[in-house]
Amino acid sequence: MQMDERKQKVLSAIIRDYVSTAEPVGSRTIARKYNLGVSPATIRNEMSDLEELGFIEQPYTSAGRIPSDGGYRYFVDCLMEREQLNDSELIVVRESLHDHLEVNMLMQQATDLLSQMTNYTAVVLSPEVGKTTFRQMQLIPIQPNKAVAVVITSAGIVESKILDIPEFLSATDLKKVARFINRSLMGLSLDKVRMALFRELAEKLKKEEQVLSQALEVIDEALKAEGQERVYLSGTLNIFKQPEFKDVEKIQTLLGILQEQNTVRHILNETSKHGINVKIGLENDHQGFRNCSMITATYQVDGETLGVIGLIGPTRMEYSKAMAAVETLTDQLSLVLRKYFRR
Amino acid sequence: MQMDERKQKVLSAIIRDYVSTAEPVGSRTIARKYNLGVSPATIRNEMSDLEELGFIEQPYTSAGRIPSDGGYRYFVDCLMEREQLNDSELIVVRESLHDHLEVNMLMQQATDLLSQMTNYTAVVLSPEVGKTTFRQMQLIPIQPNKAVAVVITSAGIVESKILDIPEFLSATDLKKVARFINRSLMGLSLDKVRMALFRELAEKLKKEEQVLSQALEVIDEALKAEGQERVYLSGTLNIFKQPEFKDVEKIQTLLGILQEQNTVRHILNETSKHGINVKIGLENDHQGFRNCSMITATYQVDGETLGVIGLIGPTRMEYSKAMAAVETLTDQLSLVLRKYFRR
DNA sequence: TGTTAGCACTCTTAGATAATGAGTGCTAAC
DNA sequence: GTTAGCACTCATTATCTAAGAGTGCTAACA
Repeated sequence: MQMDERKQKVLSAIIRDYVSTAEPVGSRTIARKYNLGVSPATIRNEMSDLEELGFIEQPYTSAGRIPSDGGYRYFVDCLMEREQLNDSELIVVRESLHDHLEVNMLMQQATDLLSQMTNYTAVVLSPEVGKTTFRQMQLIPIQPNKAVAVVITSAGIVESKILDIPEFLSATDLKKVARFINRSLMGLSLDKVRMALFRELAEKLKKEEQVLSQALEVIDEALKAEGQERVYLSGTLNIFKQPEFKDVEKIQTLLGILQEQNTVRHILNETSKHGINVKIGLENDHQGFRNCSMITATYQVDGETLGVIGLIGPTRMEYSKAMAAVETLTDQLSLVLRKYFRR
Repeated sequence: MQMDERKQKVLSAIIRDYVSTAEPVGSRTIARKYNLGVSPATIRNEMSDLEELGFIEQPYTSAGRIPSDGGYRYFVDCLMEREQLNDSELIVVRESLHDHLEVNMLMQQATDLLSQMTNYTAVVLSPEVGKTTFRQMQLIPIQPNKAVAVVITSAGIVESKILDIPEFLSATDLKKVARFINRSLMGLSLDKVRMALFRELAEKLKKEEQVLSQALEVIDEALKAEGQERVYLSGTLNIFKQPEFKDVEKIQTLLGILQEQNTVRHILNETSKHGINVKIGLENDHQGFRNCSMITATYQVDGETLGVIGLIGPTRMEYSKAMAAVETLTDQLSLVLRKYFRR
C-alpha cells in the first residue's frame, strides 16, 4: 500500500488534532474540522489503511485513533512544514543571549528561554571547560596552609578550588609558581594545559626547585576535577502540564532521570550528531524516555562541536515549533560563543 | 479538662502510629499495639477527650483519629524525647563536611546529606557573600574591550563577572586599578568593601586619574549583583514518597514554590530565629506549606548568624529524628565555617 | 470503482446501587 | 472508673446499567 495525497492529509489532520487535544481522533471529527471534501466513512477507510501502515493506532476497539511513533516520524520527515520563530521571539532570544554574559549565565539563560518558549523541558550541555583557552592562574593564600587556586579562561569561566599548602611553601613561593605557570601556558587550551602540566613544567621545576613541583600536583588535580560539561536544566515543571503525565509515577521517574546529571549528560552526548536531531518515543535508547520525544542539536564554533541543546516533551509534541526553537538557540549560542571559544 | 499521664500516652501512641502508617488510628489498634493495660472502650473515652482538647481529629464520623497541628505541637513541646543521630550517621556528617571544601561545595553537600538522612526535602541558605572578607581582586583582560573581574574572599568563594572596558583603558591601567583596590581593601568584609568603594576610592582616583574611576563603577555593580544568600535544594523528589502528596496538584504547587529561589529565601529568613525552630502545618505563614512542617535552624560563627538550614516534610513527620539531623548539621556547619568567616 | 449512508457492535466512562468493614458513641453492667 | 455489647455512620469497593463515541461492514449509489 502506498501513501497517496489524501492519506497524507488525513494523517496530518489526525496528528494536528491529537497534538492540540490529546484525545483520540475519530473520523467524524476530521470530516467536520478539516474539510477534506469527503465523508466520515471514506475517512474511516483511509484510517484503516493508515493503521495497517503502522502510522496510527487504536487505544482500544472503537475508540478514535492516535498517532504511533512511526506516524510522528513520517510526519516529521515528510509532512511537516518547518517553521521559524516569530519576530518577537527572535528578538527576545537575541537580546537575552549576548556576549556580556559570563558563560554560566549564558547557558542558564538559554535553557530557561528554550523551556519558556516551548513549554517543554530544556536541557543544555555547556562547553567542556577544557575547550576554552587558558588566560591566567592565581594562587592566593587565604588561611594558614590553605590557598585558592583560581583559573581564568577565555570564556570568563572561573574554576576555583581550595588547596592544602605544605608549611614550607611561602606566599612568595606561591607567587613564583603562579608566575611561572602563567608565562608557560598562556593561550593554550585547558586540555593542553593539563597535558603540559606534568610533562614539561614539573620536569623543569623539579630541577630548579623541588619544592614547587608539589604545588603543581595539587593544581593538576584541581583541573582534572572540573573537566566535564555542565548540565543546565529548566522547565521540569512543564511535565505536569502534559495530560500523558497525569500519573504520579511517570512524573517521578522522569524527574528522577533528569536529576541525575550523569545520565542526562550521557544521553545527550549519545544522541548528539551534528545538526538537528529528533528521537521519537521508542527511538530513544533510554527506556525512561519511551513516552517522550527529544529534540537535540549541537552548537559549534569554527566547526568544533562545543555542546548540546536538548528539548524533552511528550511524543505528542509540536515538532515544528520545538525544532524552530532549538535551531534558533543553537544558532545564537554558536554566534555568541565564537568570541569565547574561537581558536 | 487536663492532660493526665494516660491521655499523654494515648496521644503519643496515636502520633507514633500515624507517623509510621499514615492511616487514621482506631481505638482497637492502640489497645492491641501499645499495651496501655486498658480496653479499647476506655481508649475511646480518652480519644474523645483528646479530640475535645483539639489534639486529634476525625477525617469523618467513624473513621479513626489523626493528630491535628495542635496535637503535633503538644507532642513536640511536651511528649517527644529528643534524640541524637546514631554514631554512623555522625561519622558520615563529620567526614563529608570538612574544611577542604570550597563553601559552595560544602553547602551543597550539607543539603544533600540532610535530605538523604531524613527522606524529606532540605533547603540551605548559604552565608551572604557580603559577610566574608575581601582577599584580592583581579582584573584580567580576555578580549578586546572585555575583562573578567574576579573577587576572591576568605571563604574561597570566587565571584566573577565580565566587564566591558572602555577603549582607552590599557592592560596596564587595569593592573593599576586592581593593585590600588587590593592595597586599600584587603581584609575588609565585602559589605564594607562596597561601602568604601564609592566614597573613598572613587574620590581619590578621580583626582589622580579620572579614567580609572570608570572601571570602579563597573566593579561596584558586579559586587552589588552578588550580594544575596544562595539557595541550595536537595531531595525534592522525596515529596513523592509521602502518601499525603499522592495528588499531582499538591506536588506541583510545592515543587513550584521550591523552585522560586526568592520565595524560599524569604520564607527561610522569616522563620529563622536563633536556635532550632519548628513550624507545624498552619503555623507556616506561606499557605503553600499548610500541609507541611518545616524545621529550621541557624548556623553562626562568633555569635553572628550566617545562614539557615531548613527541612520540609509533611506534618506527619518524624520530628525527633528530623530535629536531630538539622541540629547536627548546623553544629557541623558552624564548626567548619569558623575558619572562613571568623573576624 | 470509489464513495457514502445506515446500522449493528464494541468498549469506555459515568452514575447509581448495594455490600463490606472499620470505627465510633452510647448504654448498661461490672 | 472500666468494660462489653450493640446500633449506627460513612468511606470504600464492587457490580451493574445506561449513555455515548466510534468503528467496521454491507449495500446502495454515482
